[in-house]
Amino acid sequence: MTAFAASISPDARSAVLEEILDGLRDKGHRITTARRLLVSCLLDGVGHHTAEELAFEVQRSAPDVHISTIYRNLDELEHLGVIEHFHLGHGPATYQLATGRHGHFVCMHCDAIFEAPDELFEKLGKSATSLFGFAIGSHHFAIPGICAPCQGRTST
Amino acid sequence: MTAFAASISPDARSAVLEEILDGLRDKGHRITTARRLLVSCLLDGVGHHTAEELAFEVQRSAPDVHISTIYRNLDELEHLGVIEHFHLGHGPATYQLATGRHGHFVCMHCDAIFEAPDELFEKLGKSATSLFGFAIGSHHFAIPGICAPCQGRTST
DNA sequence: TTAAATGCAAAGAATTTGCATAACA
DNA sequence: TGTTATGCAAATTCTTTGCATTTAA
Repeated sequence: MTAFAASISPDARSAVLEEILDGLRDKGHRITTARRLLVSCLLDGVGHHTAEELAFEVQRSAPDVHISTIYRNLDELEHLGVIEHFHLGHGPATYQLATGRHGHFVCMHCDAIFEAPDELFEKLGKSATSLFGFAIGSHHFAIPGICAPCQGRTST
Repeated sequence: MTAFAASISPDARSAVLEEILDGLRDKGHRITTARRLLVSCLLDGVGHHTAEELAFEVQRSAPDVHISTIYRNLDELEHLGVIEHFHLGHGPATYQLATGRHGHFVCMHCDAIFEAPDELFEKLGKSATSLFGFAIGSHHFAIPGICAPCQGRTST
């Protein structure tokens, strides 16, 4: 559906923005300043953002927007399927535009993030099904490990 | 190393307990009531336990043991490699005796837990390495999905 | 006897909620 | 005009920390 908006033309970007906002309107939601700014920030910033980072960004344009409003809107956008949140570690959740199903590898040393295409999980999913009848739902939590550069460094 | 202590003979169980306590002593740690009880509870209860559950259990024998003592001891036991903690969902962490490397599948509907042998992750690990040079470290976070019985029930 | 461990209270981080007010539609 | 959404403060949940006191070795 909604694709990455990173490095697309300003026109296309604002088309995507309006498309998302229309979706909200269609479902009876109102387009408020906070809402518009939040979606806009999510479109602009590639990758993962915590609620706090998004609040900071939104507040550059609208200083009074409260973090609780950010959380409420993130919830709503997630219910609508516009965004997704992931847990990349022990800290706060991170949010990003909903793209195709994918997982995350996160370096335990330097926090580098690698997006893992869903196909990598195919075998695992099949095993889960045949062993337990379990159907993997999402890759909501990251898989921790060590990235290549950090493997090189003498481990502390 | 330390194997599952579930349904082993009382003698073997207390041998494992003493072995763990000796390990603590060897590293200069003291054997306190709280410590002994906590390890004992971890040995008795199969599976996953939150700090709160463990505190409750320990407090049946020693009501004054504070949850902060539980957390401190869990930390210490984890550093010593006796136990591990996992995140099975959005709630509190769960602790269990360190056994072989394994992952977890958790049902999003009924919270059923399935222990996933490390071999299931082999292909995924190889892909991570060849794609990103990334080495999967642990299966610290569970993989959410739907268990067989819940797949049967009409989804809400 | 003395360093390590504890209990308690308080702080901390991340997130949620209640409620009166503001502002979309 | 009637909800829906907001701002603010306060509450929640899980975990950590500071500190004076206790206790194992």
